Amino acid sequence: MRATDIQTVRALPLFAGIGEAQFAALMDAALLQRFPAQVQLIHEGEEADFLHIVVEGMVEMFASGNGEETTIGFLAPVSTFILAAVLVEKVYLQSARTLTPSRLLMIPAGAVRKVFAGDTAFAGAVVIELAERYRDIVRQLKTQKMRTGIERLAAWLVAHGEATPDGLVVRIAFEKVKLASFLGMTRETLSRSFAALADYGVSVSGRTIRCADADALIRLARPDPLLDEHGQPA
Amino acid sequence: MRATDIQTVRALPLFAGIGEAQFAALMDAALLQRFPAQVQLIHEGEEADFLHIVVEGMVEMFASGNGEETTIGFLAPVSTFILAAVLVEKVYLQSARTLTPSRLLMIPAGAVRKVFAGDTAFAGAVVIELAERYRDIVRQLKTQKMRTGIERLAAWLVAHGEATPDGLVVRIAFEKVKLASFLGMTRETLSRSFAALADYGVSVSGRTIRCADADALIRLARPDPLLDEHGQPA
DNA sequence: CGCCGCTTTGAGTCCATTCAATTCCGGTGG
DNA sequence: CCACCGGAATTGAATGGACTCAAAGCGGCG
Repeated sequence: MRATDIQTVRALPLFAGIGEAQFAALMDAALLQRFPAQVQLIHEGEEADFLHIVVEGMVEMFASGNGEETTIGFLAPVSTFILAAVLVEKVYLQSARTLTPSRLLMIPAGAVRKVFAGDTAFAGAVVIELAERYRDIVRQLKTQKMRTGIERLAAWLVAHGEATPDGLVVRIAFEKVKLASFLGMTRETLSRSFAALADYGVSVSGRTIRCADADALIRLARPDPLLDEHGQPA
Repeated sequence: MRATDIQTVRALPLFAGIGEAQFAALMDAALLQRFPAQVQLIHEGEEADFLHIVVEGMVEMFASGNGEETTIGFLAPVSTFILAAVLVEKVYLQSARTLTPSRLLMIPAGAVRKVFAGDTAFAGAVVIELAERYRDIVRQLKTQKMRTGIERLAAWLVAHGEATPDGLVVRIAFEKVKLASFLGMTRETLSRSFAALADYGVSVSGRTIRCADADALIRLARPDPLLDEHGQPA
């Protein structure tokens, strides 16, 4: 494991205040591993054995049920995932797979729980992390129940767009069908939603979206600080 | 505050391992208050100032946005709520109101954070509580995205029914429109869904639901241990 | 007994999905 | 360099589910 990787991990809020010895204990127990794209890292229903951290690449969180699959979020470096399952020593509720070749740091669940019990600063950071994740999912649930499909798309564009001279530009880092699944619609509906947004100055070319009139989009999305702030997930 | 109330609160997993002095500190700072029905306790968007605990009565968690409202869960004694907002010192993402006359224990956010920092056992319990709540919301999101309206209703009935000689019996403790909102449908659709469940041996009389053939219902709900286990919310 | 709120039922509309077919795009091999 | 291939994305048509609007039951409470 490279020193620079350790540095980036150490810089995570989760490990910010943790003692040297405890951090070293975590890193000693941890594995750093490379995965190609499209590898399923976590199968929902299995025992949580590792706390995962995306160091490089992109990971999709999803859930499946009777043949269907729905995307719950996308993770870019550097973020942790499935912290909750590790802490309560229960099975994963979500699955995860790499979307691109990735490097993951995996810390054994037991080590996490041990350090948690012995390091107050780490315990505090874990709680903050967990609480923020909780709030992220609450936002997602609210968005799912209270906004229409087009509004969810508009909000996602606004949240992920980059301001440039000629308007908002969004680059989708994965297949559109994943975005559709995350937004809770089919790929066809997403396509039609993009078409409908043309009236609002949105043009699509491949995975790059340009929004000439960001304000119109924002108005459509009915942005809610309670829904859109932060925006850790996806 | 009555001694028996303190006992029930103390018996909560959240306070199980906490030291006497720390628990006393929390209780000293806490307020026990009665509220009539239909009182809004928490307004989303405001600063989190108290950790709330339902000691008696029933509380609805909900969220609103441009005139609409959606129910996120129902709380019966004894449960805590809005722990996450208290811990991260941010605004509430959900609102809460009493559905029936209730008694609430309210612990100032500062006291919670203080004891959290000083009592390892409490810190551990907070994390477990938080993690379980997180998992509850993940289940709710999955249910919302992966099951149809009727399936959500069937699953809710199965999860909340009581086994009796003549099948599953569910007593809805609040207005049906609240249940509809929780399940993510309109009251009309809920009514029609109940009608559709007649084919599965479900009969409705007022707020009491009887399910002659629980198995049929279970099959319809496509029960998923990952979705239905636990079932803290609602 | 009659009012009022909740619930149910009915009819019509809209939106999202499904199924099917076509187009677009990136990568490969000739 | 270009033609071809295959997966992804779009488009079209038809179906279906959920919603809105409207009106009629039902029940509780004064």
